Amino acid sequence: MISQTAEYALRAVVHLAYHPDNPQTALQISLSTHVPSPYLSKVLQQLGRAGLIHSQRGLHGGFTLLKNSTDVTVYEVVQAVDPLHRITTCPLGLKAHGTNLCPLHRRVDDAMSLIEKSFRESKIFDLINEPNSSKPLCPFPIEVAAV
Amino acid sequence: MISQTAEYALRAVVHLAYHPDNPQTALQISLSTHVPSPYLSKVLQQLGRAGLIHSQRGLHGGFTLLKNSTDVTVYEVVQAVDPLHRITTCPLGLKAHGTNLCPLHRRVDDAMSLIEKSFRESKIFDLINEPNSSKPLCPFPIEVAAV
DNA sequence: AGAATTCAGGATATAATGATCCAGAAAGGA
DNA sequence: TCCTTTCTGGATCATTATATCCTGAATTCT
Repeated sequence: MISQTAEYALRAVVHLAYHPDNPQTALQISLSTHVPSPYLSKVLQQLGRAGLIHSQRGLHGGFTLLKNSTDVTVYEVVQAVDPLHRITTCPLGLKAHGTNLCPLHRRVDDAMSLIEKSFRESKIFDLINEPNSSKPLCPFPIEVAAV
Repeated sequence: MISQTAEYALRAVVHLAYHPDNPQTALQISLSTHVPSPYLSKVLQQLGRAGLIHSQRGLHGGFTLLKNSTDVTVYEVVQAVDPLHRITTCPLGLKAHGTNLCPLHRRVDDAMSLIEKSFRESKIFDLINEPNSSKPLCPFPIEVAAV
């Protein structure tokens, strides 16, 4: 449904959202998100190039969210690393269909639009502040903060 | 969103739904669906093993749908070749979450459930009989029938 | 029985995704 | 300046998904 890479990116952004004021190193993020750290570095690079996070080298460096978590959506994160490709023309290349999808592709694309809508409406802030539910990434938020 | 294989399987089933009474060879299906025929053969085998289609060797053999297209859903076809894996336990393996997903995975899984619902409600029959729309696979249904 | 048709299954090739490693650049502190 | 920390980018590897090929088995027709 969503790629492994998109899942990793979401975890990383959630982790950064927990620490808006402290740059988090790739290693720290890796430990709390359970994402293999060399691969995570690549994913973080993609998020950086997409303008979602800032990176700082050197001692006390690391990654920080560029926007407040209230202004970052799941959609933006997924789109940054593994964009959802909507169907805009007939995948069979039938000219007679053109931009007017047949019922088969219409329904598949409609399904994608449901996903897109759902992801656009989910803000990272909401994920980490939902009442009466466990916190993403951390059984014990205090521990993550202490890493 | 859905894999190439699932897309191919749907095209093949739609083609078979157009020809409930005439076994269609892999080559015929390949031509009308624009799916590379050696790969299509593998996909058809999967559909056969899943019990959706019947295959017959020899002259005048080919593939036929086992059920009426009114009784086959998009969901069944996708599930046969590339099943949608719902999230049932925390992907990070956090025991504290258990089967009670955190908001992040809850939303991703909710998105999947939307897809699942949409696909369960789409019958192949409806795809090929939707009024006021182009027909799946074929700009000119009569041509496909003539292949 | 023999020839043609058609699917089944295994082996293999190619491409995309996921994952690792390392040398180098940027930054901070002593 | 030198050392440590930390990200960057390139190269490489492993795994999975996609695609092809070929031999053999089942079926039909003559």
